[in-house]
Amino acid sequence: MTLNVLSNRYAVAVPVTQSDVALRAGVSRALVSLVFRDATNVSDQSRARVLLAAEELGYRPNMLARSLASKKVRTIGVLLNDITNPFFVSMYVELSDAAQDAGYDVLVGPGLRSVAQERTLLGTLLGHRVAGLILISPLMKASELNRIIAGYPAVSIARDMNLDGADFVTNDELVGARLGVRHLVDLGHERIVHLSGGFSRSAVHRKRAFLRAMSELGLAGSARVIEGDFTEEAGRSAAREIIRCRADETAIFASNDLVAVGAMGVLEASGVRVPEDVSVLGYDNSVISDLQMISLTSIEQPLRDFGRASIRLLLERIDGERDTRVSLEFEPRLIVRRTTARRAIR
Amino acid sequence: MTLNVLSNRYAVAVPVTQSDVALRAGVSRALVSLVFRDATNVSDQSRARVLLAAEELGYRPNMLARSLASKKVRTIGVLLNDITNPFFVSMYVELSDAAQDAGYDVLVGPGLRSVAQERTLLGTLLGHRVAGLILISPLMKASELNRIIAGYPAVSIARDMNLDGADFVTNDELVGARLGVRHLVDLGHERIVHLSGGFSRSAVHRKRAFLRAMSELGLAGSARVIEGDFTEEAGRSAAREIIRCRADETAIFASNDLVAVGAMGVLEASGVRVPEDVSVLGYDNSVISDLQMISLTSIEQPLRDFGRASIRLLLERIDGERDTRVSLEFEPRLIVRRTTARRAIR
DNA sequence: TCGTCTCATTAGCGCGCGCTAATGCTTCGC
DNA sequence: GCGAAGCATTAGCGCGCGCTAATGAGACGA
Repeated sequence: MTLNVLSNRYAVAVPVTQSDVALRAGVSRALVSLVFRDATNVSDQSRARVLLAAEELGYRPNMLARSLASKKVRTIGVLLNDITNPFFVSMYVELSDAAQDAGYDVLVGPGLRSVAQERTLLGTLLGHRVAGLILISPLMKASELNRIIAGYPAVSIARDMNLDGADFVTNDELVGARLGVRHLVDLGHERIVHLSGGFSRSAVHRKRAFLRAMSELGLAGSARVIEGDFTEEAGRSAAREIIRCRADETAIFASNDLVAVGAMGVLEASGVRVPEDVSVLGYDNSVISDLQMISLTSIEQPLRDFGRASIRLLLERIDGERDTRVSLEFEPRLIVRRTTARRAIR
Repeated sequence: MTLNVLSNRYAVAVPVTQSDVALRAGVSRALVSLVFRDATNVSDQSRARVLLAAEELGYRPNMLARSLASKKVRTIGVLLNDITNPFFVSMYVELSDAAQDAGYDVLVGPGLRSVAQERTLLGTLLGHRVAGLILISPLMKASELNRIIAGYPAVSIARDMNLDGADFVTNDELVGARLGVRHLVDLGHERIVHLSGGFSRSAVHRKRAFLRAMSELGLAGSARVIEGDFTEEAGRSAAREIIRCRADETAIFASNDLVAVGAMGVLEASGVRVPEDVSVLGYDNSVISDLQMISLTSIEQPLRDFGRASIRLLLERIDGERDTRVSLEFEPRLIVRRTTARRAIR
């Protein structure tokens, strides 16, 4: 590490208030307030003088004071658990974009899969009196969460819990599973193994959806599940298991892209070709699935829709336009790439 | 899209203030304030009664009012441009983590590589009177940026511009280039092509560092540069170029991992084996380089150090402990994986 | 010239909390 | 029993701005 001292001049920011602007413009403070609130009943002349003075002084309305006085906060709090998951981060990007369009700032509480931390973060967000909360895959028990966010406008994403205070946005797992299973079956596969994401709610839902989609096609008997979690290592481990016991499955339906990629890595290293010997299907359509070297067929979760819809639902509640609790399910899409192919006759 | 109405009960949050707590605890409002500021001179009995009342009412100090009154804001603003770059996002994660440890919240201004948007976001952050600014790879002209952030504590990451008001944190490009070049040369490579990230400052720096590292080893004559940008497509395009003109380079030093992966995809699709026929080296050591299917040798930028150092520098300035401008350069590390190998004799 | 009507402008309170000088209450020593 | 000393508590102003009732200034007709 190298440290260089570049100079020793530091200006200090001078806080400029409405009073300063009023003084310079030769009007009352309240008039400055009116101008910055775009109120009517201000002569063009006065308005111009105020704006000029503000520009000259570098004045910016103090959001803190404004929120305090108006009792309206233009900030949305996002609880993001966990931040190391690229899928959730992409979600956040969309959310932030949508919020910005609606004229709201976003205050993030980025967590690392710890309930205790989640508690702290929620406290911070509520301390800021955010206008509403977006909860991305929260870990906390529903009862506690309900108590904490009681009365706050809130939307929960990717976790369908009993939050009596929150609306809910997710993707339709059953549709996703059907898309994937049907695609594989259309390619001639029958024996399909699901690499489960473990015992979190979303993982369990995805697994159930897979099993149901299989049995809908009369393939309940040839469906198999290997438990794991949502990591690449879980995919690798599952692939080793598959190879070790000479499984006769010809297709893999992974619970997310990372798991799929992990499995592919081990398979190819062991001489099992994808998709010639075995087809692999991911979930999420995350950035890695689109890399040419990976080119993973995947189920796309409509992140953009999630983001837009969440903000919209939240604003409806913030503005009091709706007093019913609502859940939205978006349909995922199949993105076919190069890891799935017709089953080889062997 | 499916919409379900789940219920029609919505509680409304009742804002609880210090006065409410004071009333319930049977004390004055100021005493409640003292308790929540951990002041001395409060009897244990009073403290307990206040805390109990607060708990019962679900009171939380209002950060807005607190910041306004104390003139101290415990929020740091982060200008993040651009948010679609995973490298910058990882940086943000580290920053956010470090800030949290220091007891600060983080307000993000997530940009999409637009100067106009950057202006707006900075305005928002300053409107919130954040205690300090972290600028991740800002696009704006130095002169304008200087004017806007004048007097504000600020740290710039990954852009070594003339910001007289900001400290500066980056990785030592020359060290990184030397690590990469020396690694390849040690493996017997001499003719090395650099896939440049284009004409942004950091890309130009990286290119220059590459050329300098080459000439230090007496290989100036066998160094080549293909211009591009920081995307996967740029890597693909460069690889096509390399194949088309039957280039005799045996190693590729890409300006980042995404570019490297793009190049590898095209090379392998064209029958050029990595690393048997050509070695490929990335930069950043981002998540994708560690995927087993990719396993890209890369130069690791010490993100964690970046994050910690940035926050530390910023706090030093916020707390007025330092009035000199400072720049920090961290040394990157070489992470050897499977895309680089000894040059084949052909 | 005077009163009325209209509209731009202002005075002043409130938002929730930080902070300090002043107040009230104990306790103690002599 | 009295004053001093030590603490716990309170009253009250200020932070920067939103908001409304009240004020002032013109414009107009009679």
